[in-house]
Amino acid sequence: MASKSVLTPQSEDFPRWYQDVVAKAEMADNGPVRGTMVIRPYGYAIWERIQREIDDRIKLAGAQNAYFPLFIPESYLSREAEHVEGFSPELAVVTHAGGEELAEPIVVRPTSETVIGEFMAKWIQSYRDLPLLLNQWANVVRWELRPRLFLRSSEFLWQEGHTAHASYEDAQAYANKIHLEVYNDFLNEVLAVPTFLGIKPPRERFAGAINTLTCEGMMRDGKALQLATSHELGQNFARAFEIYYQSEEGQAELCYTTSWGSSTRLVGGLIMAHGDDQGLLVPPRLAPTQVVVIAVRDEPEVNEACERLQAQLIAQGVRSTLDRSRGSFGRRVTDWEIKGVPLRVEVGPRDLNEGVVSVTRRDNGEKLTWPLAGVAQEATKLLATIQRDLYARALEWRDVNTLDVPSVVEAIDVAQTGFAKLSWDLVGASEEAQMNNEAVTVRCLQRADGSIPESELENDLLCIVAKSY
RNA sequence: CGGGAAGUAGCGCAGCUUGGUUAGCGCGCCUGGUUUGGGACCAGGAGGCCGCGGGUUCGAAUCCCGCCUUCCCGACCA
Repeated sequence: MASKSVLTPQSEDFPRWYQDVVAKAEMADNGPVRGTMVIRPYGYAIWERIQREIDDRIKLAGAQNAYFPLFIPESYLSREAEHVEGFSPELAVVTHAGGEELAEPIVVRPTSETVIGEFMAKWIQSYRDLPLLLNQWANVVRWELRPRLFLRSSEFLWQEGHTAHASYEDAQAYANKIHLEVYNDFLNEVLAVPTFLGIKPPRERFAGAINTLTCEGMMRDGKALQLATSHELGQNFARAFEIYYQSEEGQAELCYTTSWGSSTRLVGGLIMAHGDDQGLLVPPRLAPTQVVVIAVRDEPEVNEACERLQAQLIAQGVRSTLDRSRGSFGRRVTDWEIKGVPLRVEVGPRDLNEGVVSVTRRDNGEKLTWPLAGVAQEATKLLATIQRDLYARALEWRDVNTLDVPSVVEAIDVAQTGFAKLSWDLVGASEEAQMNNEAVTVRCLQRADGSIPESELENDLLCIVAKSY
């Protein structure tokens, strides 16, 4: 029964474990160019589920999808000083095309504030055109010095929202809405990852933003992962791209813009937030396959029973895969465990004689026996339970590994294995440098009650510091 | 981009120090058979520009130089 583990244990070498999971669960491969990534069907199926859930929420928040070009004139980037300064080190620039050197180099988009700003300026005439709420699903390129599959690749897939508003308050409220109703809701309810919500300290802000909201998650090794961010851009980009509108009073007014994004990094977050030594562990609400039905024997009665069962599951709205492959039973089981499918239903002659199926939970290994007739209903119920349990387990892990500390020195110590929470007043420029020397960074700022401050200048703020991906 | 390690079959590795016949092993893969309720077994088989380029040499997986890629630790970042 105790089979030799097919993955490097987390406790032995976490980064190695991560790579093993990515490879053995058939999620992704490295591309031929450094830092590029081939997303394999199973990894892409998970990404499609993420897309679907986030896209639904974005649309509920009122934004519409559009598509802007991959190529951006280099001159656009330079129009916003901080923006170009922040992004120029990681730009890929096209200098030749059509067999000739280009008059103006073309940048491969690292993000689309600039092109979209240009078109917002064109499309917005009156206050009646506001707010303008856009989103696009696209690939972007940021030349990375230290790539890692899903977490940091030179090309990655993401969603970037861009909005324009008539007032500062409107823009701020919308960035906040996306932060809570799109990202945090998705992360908590679907990805089953508890988050710390807060604002970034000035040095961690998006290049060109006046404020950045972040969702920070804790991975199984105690490191932090920034899962999604929403930026208030103030009037910085509106000024650079002349995004004006005519007010009710007939005055020309500058817009306030926001942008917000989440990427294929979420797949990396999924792996590291829930995975164990047996492999990936996908929360039921996210899982492309929620239930795998395994035909224990390749016999007509078994196959027919499996097909009927799967039809019932699908009719019940359960995403289900039927595994009728040959080969040893143990091997098939292990393969599905590595892929993290939440529930495994085994159907064999012995079960059929008794009119039951054998069920195993991926998250805790618990084995159950269900009457064949009630599988679809039971599965639906149990999937909901697993979803809750995964969140609870992640929340407990996070809370146990998040400690209040009274000093920067202790914060650095705690951040070796988890998160440290301390007074933001204790962190001046030299203290932040001291932490950064130890690879510890300020992940976010919060109020004492955990709520989100409007600015880093509020009194009595706390900061959460950690090592991060 | 700096410091370290490494690239030999799909994956994991040995061989390299001390250059010398047909470059090995485990897993996986293919064929046939026996199996099948937790990574099965037997027999047979396929699969290698030994990362790429150059050099030394009668002869290079092995020695030298350059480059590329991967991993770890930093700086940069979703």
